[in-house]
Parts: sequence; structure tokens; C-alpha cells
Amino acid sequence: MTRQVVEDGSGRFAANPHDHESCVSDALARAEELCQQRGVRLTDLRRQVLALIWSGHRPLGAYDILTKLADERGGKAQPPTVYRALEFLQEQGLVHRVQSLNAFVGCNLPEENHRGQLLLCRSCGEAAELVDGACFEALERRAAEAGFKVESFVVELSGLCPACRTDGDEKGHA
Amino acid sequence: MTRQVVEDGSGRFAANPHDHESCVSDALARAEELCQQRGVRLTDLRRQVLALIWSGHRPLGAYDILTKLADERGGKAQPPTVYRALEFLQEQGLVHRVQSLNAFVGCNLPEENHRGQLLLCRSCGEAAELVDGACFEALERRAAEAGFKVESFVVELSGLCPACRTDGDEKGHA
DNA sequence: CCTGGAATGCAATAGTATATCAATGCACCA
DNA sequence: TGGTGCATTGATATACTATTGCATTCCAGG
Repeated sequence: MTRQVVEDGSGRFAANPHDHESCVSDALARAEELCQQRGVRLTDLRRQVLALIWSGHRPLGAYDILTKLADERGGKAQPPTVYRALEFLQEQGLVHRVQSLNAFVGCNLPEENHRGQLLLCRSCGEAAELVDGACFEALERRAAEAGFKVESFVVELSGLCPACRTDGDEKGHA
Repeated sequence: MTRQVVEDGSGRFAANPHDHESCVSDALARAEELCQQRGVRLTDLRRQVLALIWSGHRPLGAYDILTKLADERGGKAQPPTVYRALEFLQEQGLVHRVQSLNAFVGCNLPEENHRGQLLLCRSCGEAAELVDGACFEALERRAAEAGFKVESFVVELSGLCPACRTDGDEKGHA
């Protein structure tokens, strides 16, 4: 079984032309499996929200999701519906909250209870995930020296993804 | 000139009993000097907001600041007033925005255009700042390998500060 | 069945942030 | 001195983000 993984913790961005449908179905399949294993319920609603989040590789706001959800259902959905689904998905590690954008993005590594570093392109809005344990360990050690006990990390890097950087260069040479 | 520095980039938390007045006046004096040097205007309003932020070592929400500001002025202040002041103070490196709390905290190292790592105590709400260039360099290098150009960092660690950790232990032994 | 907890629906409201335009202040220069 | 132009502040409205509380439905286990 060869699986096309476009976000794998290497910080690689989804190449623009990729088989995105398999991206989505893949994420959903793994979510299904994971929830099964954990004995939690991936309900229709939660699956639907997860699918919406995976509709692209850029973080979506809760109200973006809300709108799309309402569309798919014929015009009715309330904020708590979305926020509750998001809460569940976060608990299961299936999505990350992006603090600096007030938005949510799918996570491709839900199995590991990792703390991801996010790379956020300020130009195209796409996100990629980096996993570097060494960085966290260093931070944790440094915090411990100050007597601080770390419980959760937020690491978000904003900048330009490879594609947008190139575009910018070209424009710059005009 | 010996100056009492309670936040110095070491991640040390302000000891509960410290001369906080000198903390505030110190921060204000340096802000004054810095703005002078840079040829930007630290107006009354901005100074007032900065002082409010420095009224403690825990991040304040914009609307907390707004309320206090209104108090000090006799009942009138609007959100944009506060947000504009905050924007200025951020640009000058005098305050940091805390993304994971939607709040703002004073920065004691405005001279260096550093990207601080914040330690946030979930119990008492106090914040301390860590400055570890190595961590940023590592992240930057890692991102660069993926072709990503980092422009700004958000690193926020939530957990328990030394004091609250001790309290927790004591309670735990009950 | 039927029952108890989880999940969802629904209405209201709380909390955070920005857009827009008018009025004022201040540095600079003629 | 007085004007000119830009930065700053005031004021109103509105957009965007998130939560509370309670009613209803669903569903696994007894």
C-alpha cells in the first residue's frame, strides 16, 4: 500500500498539483481507524467537519467551516455545532488550532501525540507541519532551568512557502 | 546604576514580592528613551496604555485595558483607541501579543529586536520571557530545508510557574 | 424496551478586532 | 507668524470569534 503523503512533518508544502482527493480520503480513513481504536465516535457531523477542513491545505476559520457546513445542509448550522466538532477533533489530534490565525488545519500525524510546529505562508495561506522533537526538548530544558513546567507548546512560523517565495523573487526582478 | 530586572529573557518569573513600582517606571523610562532615539512619538495615550500593561506581569486583554483606561479618564474610551496604541507599542517592541490568550504583555527587552519565547502560567496567569536564539536558529534552518522563509515566530509555552508548581505539589500531598 | 450519558439543535450573548470618517494636534517650512 | 500636510485621536458602527445554557435526539448497554 503506497500512500501519497503530502504533509509528513518534514515541513514540505503540498505541491500545487497533487492528488488532493486521495489526501482527503486518506485523512478520513485514518481518522476512522483511529477513532475506532480509541473507542470514540467519529459521527457524521464530525466527519463532515473534518472533510471540510481537509478541503484544502490552508487553515480555515470556524465561521468558514460554519458557512460551508450550512451550504451542505441547506442553510442551517450554529456556531456551537462547529466548535464542538472542532473540540473533539483537536482532542483526537486530527486537527490543530492555529493560534495566530484563529483557524484550524488538518493534521496528518494524528497517531503520534505530537506537538507540531506550523509553517504558515502569509502569501498563499497554505500551512505545512514540521516535527522537530529536538527543538521542543531544548525549550523544555530551558524552561525547566527557570523552574517552569511546560504542559503545552505553540510554535507557529509565518513567512513564505517555496512557491510564493519564488513568485516574489520574480516580481522583485521586474 | 543598578537596575532591578525581574524579566530578563532568562525565563525567570517576577518574584511575588518585588519592587514593582520600579519595574513600571523602569519600563516607561526605557520606552521613552527608545522612542526618542527612533524619532517616534510616545504620546500620553500610548504611555498610559503601556503603564496599564505593566501594572502587572500577567497578559492583559485589550478590553481589560480599555476598561482601565476608561476608568482613568472618567468613562470614555473606544476599542480602536486601545488597539491603535497596542499596534504602535508592538511595532516598537515594547509589548508582545500573546496569541494563545488574545492578550498583551510588556516586554523588557525592547532594544533588541528579539523574538521572545513566552512562558505562560495557566494557574496564576503570570508570564515570563525566554530568549534562546539557538532554538530559533534551529527552527529557521529546519524550515529552510523545506524551502520556507521564516519572517516571524510565535513560541508560547503554557504550564506552571515555579510558585504555582510548588503550590500544586503541596495540595497534591494533602 | 428503557435508561443514562453522549451528541446535537437552538437561541442568546459574550468577547475580540477592524473599517470608516471626522476632528485635532504637531512638526516643518515658507 | 501662519499655513500645510501628515500623524494621532475621537466617535460610531460593524465584523469576526467563541461560549453559555437548556431542550432534544441518539445510541450503547442492561
